Amino acid sequence: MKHTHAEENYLKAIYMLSEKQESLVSTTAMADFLHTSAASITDMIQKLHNKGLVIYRKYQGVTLTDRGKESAIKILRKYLLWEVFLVDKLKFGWSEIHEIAEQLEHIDCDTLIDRLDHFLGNPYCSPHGIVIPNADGKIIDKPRWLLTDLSEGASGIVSAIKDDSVAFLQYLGKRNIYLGAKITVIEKIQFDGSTDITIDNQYKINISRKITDNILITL
Amino acid sequence: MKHTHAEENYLKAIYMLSEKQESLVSTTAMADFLHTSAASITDMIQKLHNKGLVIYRKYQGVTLTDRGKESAIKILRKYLLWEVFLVDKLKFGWSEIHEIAEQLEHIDCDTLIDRLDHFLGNPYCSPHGIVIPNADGKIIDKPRWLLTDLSEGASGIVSAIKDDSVAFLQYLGKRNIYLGAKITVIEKIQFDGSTDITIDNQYKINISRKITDNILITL
DNA sequence: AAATTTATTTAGACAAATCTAAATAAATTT
DNA sequence: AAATTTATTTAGATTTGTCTAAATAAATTT
Ligand SMILES: [Mn+2]
Ligand SMILES: [Mn+2]
Ligand SMILES: [Mn+2]
Ligand SMILES: [Mn+2]
Repeated sequence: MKHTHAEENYLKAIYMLSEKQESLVSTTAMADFLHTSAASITDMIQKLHNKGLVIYRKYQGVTLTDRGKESAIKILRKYLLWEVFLVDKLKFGWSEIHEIAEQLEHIDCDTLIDRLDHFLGNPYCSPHGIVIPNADGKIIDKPRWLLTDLSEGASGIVSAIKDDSVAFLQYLGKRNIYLGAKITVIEKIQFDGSTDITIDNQYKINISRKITDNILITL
Repeated sequence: MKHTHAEENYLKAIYMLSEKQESLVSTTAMADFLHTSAASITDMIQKLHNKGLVIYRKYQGVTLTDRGKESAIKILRKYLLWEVFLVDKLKFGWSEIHEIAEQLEHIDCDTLIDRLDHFLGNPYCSPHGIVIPNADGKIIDKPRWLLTDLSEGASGIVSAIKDDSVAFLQYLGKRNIYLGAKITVIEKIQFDGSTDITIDNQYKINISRKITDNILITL
């Protein structure tokens, strides 16, 4: 099934708002999220209902059908992978990527996203730490730790960054730390809380507690 | 000035068709190129005329104004850089990229394309050999020759291909001829107009006049 | 030169996505 | 419980981009 840009935005929005709460998604929540009028939301929701993508109960709210959810997850996957691309490859700061990925998510090509996924090293989650659905639409929750909490000898993959600032992203770039990099904890220095690590079993560096507190690791 | 997707497609189309011929671009040529009805073309051309992006003379045809040309070149730059990305980074074949780049060219972000340009190593031309306008919209033309016109002993770099049919691209792939390959003319055969060449000082092959007529060389 | 064919424009319609203003339902306050 | 406020829907309008069918202009053939 192919959707228009607007339909895709609505489907993804419903999905994301549904994740945050149990109940049906309200018209105003949608209007707020998408910066459109409540009237427009009602309009589109009714269209999506007629297409079997959502279940809509007047004055109650909306929820995704299985088909709608499947579509929403595909769009979210595209959105998140493009975010990884923008941060990891083009060195954008966090604040700038949302608007661009919001456009890129609509690019329609069967093979493009899977190639992008591979090119990016099959990242586990977006720069914001949101888990990226796999090509089958499955969302696999791996446990995650702060790099701070890894013990000596342990290793894992950099999967998200908690700090937004350009300064931090630049620091990471300079130290060859990127999403998908393999980090091994060599030694934890008691005195100042810093950690000796290797990146991709190659570069050995020491990073401070402030750094390890802002890096999320999966196995 | 910001344009809609459709406007951008029209502007780029007029630019590309204008490059191939001296005279005004006709309605049918546009309709053919964009796979839309002649009536739709006339409609949109009139809108673009009212916005000062094209000069349109009824029944005669259309040409870009300076403002229109500036916009068209920006879109073309985006289109070509995304093509490089798709081939160079995501390993798409030349035949698959057109449709995707046709979508990606509409992504709107001031900094995105310049970062992409840098990420790709500031390529001189697209996979099809079309020169990529720089960030200022300047198109710097290096001199190029048909491979046919190189004399014996001369060598140069494959920088463009005049025929982008799948058949020709497949032929080139099979013979290890690619953009950036170094070709040296070993001998020009008078009898049938064919040429003996080496590719990257490695493979020695004979190619026909029809082939050399479709390969452009820079030094 | 007239007839015919081809190219182009105009007219009228339509779908998609949005808006504002008015109507109505639901929730909250008094 | 009634009044008021808030949320939601409906009605009507607008913009964008497209189409088909009919009208007209330009080019070509007879
Ligand atoms: Mn985001
Ligand atoms: Mn979007
Ligand atoms: Mn192309
Ligand atoms: Mn396009």
